[in-house]
Amino acid sequence: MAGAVTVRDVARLASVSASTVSRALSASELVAPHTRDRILAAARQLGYSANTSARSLITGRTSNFGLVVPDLENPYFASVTKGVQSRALSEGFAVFVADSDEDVRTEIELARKLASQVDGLILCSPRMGNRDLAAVTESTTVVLVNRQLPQVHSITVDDTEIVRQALGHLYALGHRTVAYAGGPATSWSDGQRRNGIRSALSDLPGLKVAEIGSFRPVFGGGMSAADLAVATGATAVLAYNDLMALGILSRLQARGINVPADMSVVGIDDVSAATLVSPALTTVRAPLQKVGTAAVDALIDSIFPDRPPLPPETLPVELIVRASTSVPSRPPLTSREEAGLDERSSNAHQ
Amino acid sequence: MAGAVTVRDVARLASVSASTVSRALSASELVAPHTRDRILAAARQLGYSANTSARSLITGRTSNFGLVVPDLENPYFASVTKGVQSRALSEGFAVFVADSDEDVRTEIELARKLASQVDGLILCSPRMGNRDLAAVTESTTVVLVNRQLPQVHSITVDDTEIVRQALGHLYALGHRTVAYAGGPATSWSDGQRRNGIRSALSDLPGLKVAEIGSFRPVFGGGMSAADLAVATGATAVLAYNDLMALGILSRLQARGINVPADMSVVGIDDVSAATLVSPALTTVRAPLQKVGTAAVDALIDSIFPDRPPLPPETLPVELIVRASTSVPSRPPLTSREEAGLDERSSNAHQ
DNA sequence: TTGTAGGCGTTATCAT
DNA sequence: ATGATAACGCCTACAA
Repeated sequence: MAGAVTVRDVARLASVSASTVSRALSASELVAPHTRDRILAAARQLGYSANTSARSLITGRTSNFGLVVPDLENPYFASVTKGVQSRALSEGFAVFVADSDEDVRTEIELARKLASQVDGLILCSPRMGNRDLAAVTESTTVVLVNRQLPQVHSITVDDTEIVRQALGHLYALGHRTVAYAGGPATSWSDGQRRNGIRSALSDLPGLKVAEIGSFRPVFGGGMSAADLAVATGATAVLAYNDLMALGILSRLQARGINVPADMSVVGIDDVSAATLVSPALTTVRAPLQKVGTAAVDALIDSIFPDRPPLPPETLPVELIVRASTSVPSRPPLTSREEAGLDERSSNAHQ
Repeated sequence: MAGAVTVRDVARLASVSASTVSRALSASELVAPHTRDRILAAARQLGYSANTSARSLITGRTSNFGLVVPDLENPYFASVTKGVQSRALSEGFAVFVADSDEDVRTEIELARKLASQVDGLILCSPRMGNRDLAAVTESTTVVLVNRQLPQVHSITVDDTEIVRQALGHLYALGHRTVAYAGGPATSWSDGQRRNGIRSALSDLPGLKVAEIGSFRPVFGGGMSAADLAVATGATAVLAYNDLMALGILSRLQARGINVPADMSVVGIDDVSAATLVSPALTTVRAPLQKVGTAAVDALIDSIFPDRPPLPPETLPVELIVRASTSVPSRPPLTSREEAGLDERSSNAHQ
């Protein structure tokens, strides 16, 4: 049994009333220093700690946050979670963490369930529709990560810039046909990146980007994407994230396709595994933990409206060049450029 | 604002009393089917959901669990967390997750803070002393992961068997001097593994194990350990976990030491990154998510004493042979066997 | 089967 | 500066 000791016990021991005990523990300057000390001593002696249920019942606040992520085993979300964690704890909040397993139904259910017992909710890369998202927004304060919605505070990385840097790098090396292995179709970030591709194309004359489809944002998804990328005749492939890029690397090696000589590979995020493989993965680094801490800051600012609200935040990114990219030293492995793949003529406007 | 709608609102709409509403939502068979339907309809219409603070104030239960892990970015703990998550949610519990950042003080503080607002606490690889641990155990129901303490339910992997399989594998390949790169000195598992080494030695005549010290259980710790391992003259190294093994692999390659020709490397856990590197890492697989689900099951069983309590559980492990181990085809890189390193003569009893 | 009444532990309001 | 009292929303005897 945890807190069998209540304010009344402390009050009795300190020979004061329950209200005074309560004050001494919160607005401590409203109580005489002498009695305050006596109360604190009594509380410590009895091992008193306030019952959070009773407190939040009357205050209407829980000092808890909720965090919903698609997959804790994805190192991207693990890092964001860690960032959320550390900042929330240092600000006095505990964090419910929920893993939706990339499933929209689960995600909605978790968000709803948590909303009722937190002061605010961080939804990380939510896949649910705008309608469901709006419903959650009605029920509690929400901060979105990797997604934007009018009127809702959000933390995003600069997806346009990610694509610009990745494609710019490959273009500078001499690549002119690049495959894009996309993430989940319901991912807002993926949409942003596809937009980013279109806008980057106008700065990179002669570049062709073949969008080869949507894949699960994990290692296995990358393995599926690899063969399609090869079939487009591309000399390089940009993946939705590092995990997919690692899967692509693995599949290419299994097929005896040399990276980077035959095919360059670029990932996104710079998760720690990116440096473990050989060749090491060229990637665009996103500030993972910082995404989490920024989300907590935004949440706290939304909850306490006295401070001026922060503007939506878009965090900077950084290209990290490693060994998985080089000049396209050999001709494309295939020239099936007319194949029935989803090769949108992305350079139509040139 | 979330739950502005209370039982009384639902009661009014359904033309019944508040208590009937309460009953309809919990012990639904105590209320007439007809009124029950009316109440449920009213509740749904108003979007009612019970205030968890008020409920737990009176019931004394929160339907929340707490989980404390040393490092969420460590894929081992990420997987355990995911397992805890999924099982807890399917049993109707939400989970507070806290990351101690491998720090004992933080860990103690987190455990104490969470203990007051949960029905049970899962402490994963806790580093705190037995005394502090016992204190936490007093304040709430606890299940330990990767540690044992009398009277406290615990889930562990079979550390003795891990070591036996790893050393047995290396021994069979012909290795006779193996370095052990240990984990944190305060880690219970590390202690178990060192015990396991001693017991394994009696089955493996002629084997020598050099314990080269305690390292941080992450990539960087492995890099530090690598040079010490080489200096012992060992032809193989067993690491406390996969992350360290990957760091060792990386450092050996940087030094131009070939794995497995010059040095075999074995990890523990089989985290997903183990297959990404080349050579792929030989490791002893632990059932990561299952550790988490088993911990939740144990917690639930401890909380509801009506069911027969489960015995402490030790989960099985499995050797996974990959490319990072082979026969010791070349002589040791060094023969400084008398060097001042922490080379306990582990085979003293032979 | 349903309603009434009381209390869980805390904080807020009001009075002293 | 401190104390008495009420109220937060719910559950659970007990009464009807």
